[in-house]
Amino acid sequence: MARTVSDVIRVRYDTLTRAERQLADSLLENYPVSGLGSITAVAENAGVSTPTVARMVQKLGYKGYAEFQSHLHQELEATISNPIAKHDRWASNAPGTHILNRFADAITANLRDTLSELDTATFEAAATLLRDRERSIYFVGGRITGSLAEYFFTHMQVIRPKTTLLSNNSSAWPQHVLNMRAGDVLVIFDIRRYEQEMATLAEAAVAAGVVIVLFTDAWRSPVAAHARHVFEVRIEAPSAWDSSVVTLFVVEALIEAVQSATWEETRERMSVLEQLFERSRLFRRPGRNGRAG
Amino acid sequence: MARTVSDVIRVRYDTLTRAERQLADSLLENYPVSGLGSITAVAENAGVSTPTVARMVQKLGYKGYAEFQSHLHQELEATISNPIAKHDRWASNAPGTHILNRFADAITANLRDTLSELDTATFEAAATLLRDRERSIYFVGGRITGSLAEYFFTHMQVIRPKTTLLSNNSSAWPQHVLNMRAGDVLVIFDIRRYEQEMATLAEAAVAAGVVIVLFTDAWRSPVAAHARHVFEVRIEAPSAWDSSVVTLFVVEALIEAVQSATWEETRERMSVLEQLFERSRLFRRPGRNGRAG
DNA sequence: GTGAATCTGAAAAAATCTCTTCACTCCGCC
DNA sequence: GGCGGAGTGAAGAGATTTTTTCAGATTCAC
Repeated sequence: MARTVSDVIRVRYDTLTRAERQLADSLLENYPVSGLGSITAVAENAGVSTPTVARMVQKLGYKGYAEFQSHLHQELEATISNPIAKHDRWASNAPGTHILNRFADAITANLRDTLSELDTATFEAAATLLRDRERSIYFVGGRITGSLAEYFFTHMQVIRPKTTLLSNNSSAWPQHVLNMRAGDVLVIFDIRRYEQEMATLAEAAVAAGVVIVLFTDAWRSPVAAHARHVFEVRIEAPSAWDSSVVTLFVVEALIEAVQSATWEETRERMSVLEQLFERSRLFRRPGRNGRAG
Repeated sequence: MARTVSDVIRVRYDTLTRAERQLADSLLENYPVSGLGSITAVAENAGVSTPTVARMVQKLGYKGYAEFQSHLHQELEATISNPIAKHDRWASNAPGTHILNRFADAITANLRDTLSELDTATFEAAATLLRDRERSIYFVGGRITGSLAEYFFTHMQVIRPKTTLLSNNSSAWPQHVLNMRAGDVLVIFDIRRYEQEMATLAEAAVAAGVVIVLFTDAWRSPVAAHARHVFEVRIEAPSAWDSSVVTLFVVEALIEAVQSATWEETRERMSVLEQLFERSRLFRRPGRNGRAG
């Protein structure tokens, strides 16, 4: 059963006429803000007449334009209201609000800013590199970001062979570089404060023909000079520490992009891994639910 | 300089009259959706007359109600529009959309749902436990969530003494339990699929008088039975894997809650740590910027 | 090519909204 | 107590919006 206005529009899209589709497209184009103005403004914006708007909303099952718009308002409310902030919006934007609210606001803004600056071509290119089973993939992070590198590695290790996690102790890096071949991929996490050794590592790797994918912040790590693909992530938080939430977001999206494109091959790996888990108590024993956690 | 409508209202709040404040409160109560209807609806909703609304918006510097509302629309647009989705909203909610969009939608929903169900008392209680320097804090996670435990640990280690990260190899856990004292805190990450050993560990720890703080998902780990404080986090993502983004969000908020409440003590630790970094190449050498990354 | 059905927008009618006027109330001050 | 100023909402004028009507345009079938 269709619930949101946009759902209703999509479900009934086939039954719409030319001018109505034009209107529907306009509404969905910048949904739901585009439907917030007067019927006149909406009509003008879509390049149709006001009767067309009035007719369509009734055709969609609303009693009139007012009811249609009221539905949009309710949707907006459900979408934007921060549930904790809700019961005390007044205080919520003032200083001294609950940390969770301030964090939620900051992270939402970070996500938005990051996505708006993120080039989908970069994303696709990185995903393509990571799903290429001919290449070995190396992961490395700093003191804080090491956990992110590990998280990424843990997933990729299940999905594909030839994955290696570099410890975040730089003394062990040279041996790894020795093993790297041209075409291999080195995924580096380098958020301020940037670590000198990281740039050195990158330089050495590039000299060996390795392709570098870098996760950094808006101030850009010096590694960027050596990287082929750079993910610039927003990390500001109302905290003494930077936030890795959005970085993790991009990592997870990449994991899924790699996974879904190579599902056939991955499935086999996962089922073998599953059996190993089941068989041996030396490995972690899985619970009953259906996913890897 | 005030920018958003809500800022303007707050800045001028002192200059408002009784009925106007009543209106302002109503507007901020469910900002900005409450300001989306007609001037009549807004007035009715706030329990004031329409002239009061008309007067106030002019007093706030808008030419009329129309201009006032148009500002709200612009704010809403900036707030809700997913920048990538924006240029192709139509496709954005349909299956087959870019992974980044689908992830962004899912994570936003997860964050909202998690926050709405999260008890701030639980949050405060957990933060209070973690900032108590008399207690030792232990962190443990599973195969995937181990990285989150490590991330949490890495920060807490800087902030306070007596923090320990348990490896995610369960064979090493018994020795750790041996060291735990009554009142110590064990932070457990257990997301589906739940690991049997985790519940065993929790049970043993509780028997030793340890307080357990648990991060789990909506299906609740069996550890929940032993935990004093449970964070139930949404993990659904349009992926074969679960999302840890919101879990990390809560962790970061907790870190800040602990950090800010004990800043005086933490500062000293951080500056000592800083000197250690500077002094020895055996440790990671920091970059030039002002934060720990 | 003709006719019927459908679609569309101009225009007018009806409804609603925005804004202004104005009288009343409230409160402090003399 | 009465005066003056500020605040408030009822009422209505004017503007705008929403809805309906209707005639021309378009499409499709035959």
